[in-house]
Amino acid sequence: MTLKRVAQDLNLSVTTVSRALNGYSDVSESTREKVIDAARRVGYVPNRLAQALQRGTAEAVGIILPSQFGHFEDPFFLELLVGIGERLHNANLDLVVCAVPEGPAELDAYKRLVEGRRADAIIVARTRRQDERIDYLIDRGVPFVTHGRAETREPIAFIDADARTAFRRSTRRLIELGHRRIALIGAPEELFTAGERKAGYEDALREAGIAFDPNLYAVTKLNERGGTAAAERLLQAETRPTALLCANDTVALGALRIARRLGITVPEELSIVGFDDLPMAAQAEPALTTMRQDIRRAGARLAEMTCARLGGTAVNDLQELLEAPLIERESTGPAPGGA
Amino acid sequence: MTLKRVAQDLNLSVTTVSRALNGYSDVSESTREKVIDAARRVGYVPNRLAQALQRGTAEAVGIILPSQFGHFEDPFFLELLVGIGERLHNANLDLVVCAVPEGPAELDAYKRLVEGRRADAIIVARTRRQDERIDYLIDRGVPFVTHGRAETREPIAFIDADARTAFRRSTRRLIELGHRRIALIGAPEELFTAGERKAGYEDALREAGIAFDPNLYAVTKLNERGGTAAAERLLQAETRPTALLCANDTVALGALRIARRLGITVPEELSIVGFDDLPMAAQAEPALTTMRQDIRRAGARLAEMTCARLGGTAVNDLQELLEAPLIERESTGPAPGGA
DNA sequence: CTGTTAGCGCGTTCAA
DNA sequence: TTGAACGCGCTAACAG
Repeated sequence: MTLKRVAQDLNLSVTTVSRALNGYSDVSESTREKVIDAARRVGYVPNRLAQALQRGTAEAVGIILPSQFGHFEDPFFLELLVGIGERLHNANLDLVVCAVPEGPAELDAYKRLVEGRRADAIIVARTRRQDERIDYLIDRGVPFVTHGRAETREPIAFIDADARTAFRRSTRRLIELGHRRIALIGAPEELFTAGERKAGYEDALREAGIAFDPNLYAVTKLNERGGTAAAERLLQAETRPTALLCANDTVALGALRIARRLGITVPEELSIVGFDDLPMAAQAEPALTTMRQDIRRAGARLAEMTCARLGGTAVNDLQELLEAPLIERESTGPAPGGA
Repeated sequence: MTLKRVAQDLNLSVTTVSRALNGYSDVSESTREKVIDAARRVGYVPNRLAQALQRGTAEAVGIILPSQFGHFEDPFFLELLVGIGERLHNANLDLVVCAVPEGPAELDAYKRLVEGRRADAIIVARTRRQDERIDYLIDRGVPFVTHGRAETREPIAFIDADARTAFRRSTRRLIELGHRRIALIGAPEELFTAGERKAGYEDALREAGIAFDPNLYAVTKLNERGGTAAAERLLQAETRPTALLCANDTVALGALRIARRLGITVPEELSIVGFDDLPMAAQAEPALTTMRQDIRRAGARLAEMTCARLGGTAVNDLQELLEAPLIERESTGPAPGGA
């Protein structure tokens, strides 16, 4: 059903019908009523494509999902997506999702989205320190908001967990519990957040006068298999750490499993801390101590910020750092022995 | 950059440029080369909205994500989404995702997508036996493919796991292991798959001459908290079951936790079986016996089937039932005692 | 108050 | 082989 046909049925011009429906004031009340009534009766719904073409906007926001071959995706993303989607839906904006394998195809997907005018704005997730996707968006002048920060030549709109503070706090807490040999299993260093987490960890060490030990630092991909290898190496060293700080819960749970396999009891002989507070963290045995992110809420804010950006709000007013409080459960405890 | 401007630069008509770019035969090779060259140089990319409007299609597929307030979404969905998205991307179709709270708003989201002509086809996930979303799509004559079957008045295009066979096989296996008191924690009965799973379970019981015992049947929501309550009730009954068949892995892991809390050892005193084979199934302690679904592959097929449907393939040729093989790990074993 | 005209960017007749 | 003209469905300037 189109505007034209509604107009024909009513013996009115398309223009009048359009204006009646869009609440213009220069339409007589009686016509307006007739139009609205007829539109409802025949179930008229405007064609968004036509509207979009006319307005010169896509009425949609794009997001790219980088997929890893052979790996389950981090449930994190789904929560973020749901948070974003719900809010965008309320703002009457569509969410266009592209799933592409991690790698060079990724940037192409951004280009397709932007240059084909399928999206008015882009949401970028899992930012890297040097992020060509962001460079591209800046160059093109496309509004965008990121989940996570990056090293950029001009300020950008972002929302991010304050991982540095969170890791500093967690490390300090472990030190309080008597730990001195605290290892960090970090994220791949190209991710901005990896640096933040490491910095927070180092901050706390420094404050306590403990030297950073490269043997207590490992890096891993953020998937289900990632954590185990790193943890295994760290735990089989001559003098193994008494505590393990992990890049996220998935990695932490992998570490937990390895510890069990090696016959190392948690938390008696080893404390483990995760990040994200996924549901499975609380359900693990022992329940995982972790730093909490409210992912769905972050998604919702991301959507709101995107709308604000589209509405012209300056990027400097769209920068949010979210607390990630430490949730102490059963996987952490006093350092073993008199260590 | 528009077609018009490319044409102006070249002193050609819009028509010629359009045809050169779209591979029409009635364009001289020299002009075609010039056009293609110029287009690439200025980075011309067709405006998809305009294309879509002209063609009368949206060049997009829609999917609705029903979200549960206060609950983490099932990671299942993300895998499905990635599978769908990757394949659709290759077919140059957009994926429009709507996240709406489970409930009445859901159908509205479908209407918005369809009636606003934002999607040419729809993918429906988590089908219900009587599914108003499907009724609506049939009424409107919109092409769609479902993940999961439903009771519909005419055949539909679907892909589904053969849960009946899978549950029958698993139950039979437990019987082989000597179990007689096998409980089922099923999905909410409005879901089509719930009936399939129960039927498979009953098939196997019947074949073994074991009567169905309503006290060994419970139903639960498919989220992280769901399984625990049902499992708790079943395991605290006077004569408790020796085996637990669960609607999915999330529920099974909840049951595993409850068993541990109640001091019931797995698999010595209780066998537990899940469904899906999420990564955390293999990582559980003991590792969970489960029925495997290749979710990402299912998503990819779903996308292919959607394209086929758009291409005019009949629904009867687009119905696939996927095997869900039993993966035996550590959570199942012989029935305890001489039971 | 209403209708006519124009144009968003593209593909597709139909003539030349 | 090329271009002019039209229409997809909608909104907006301009007349009347």
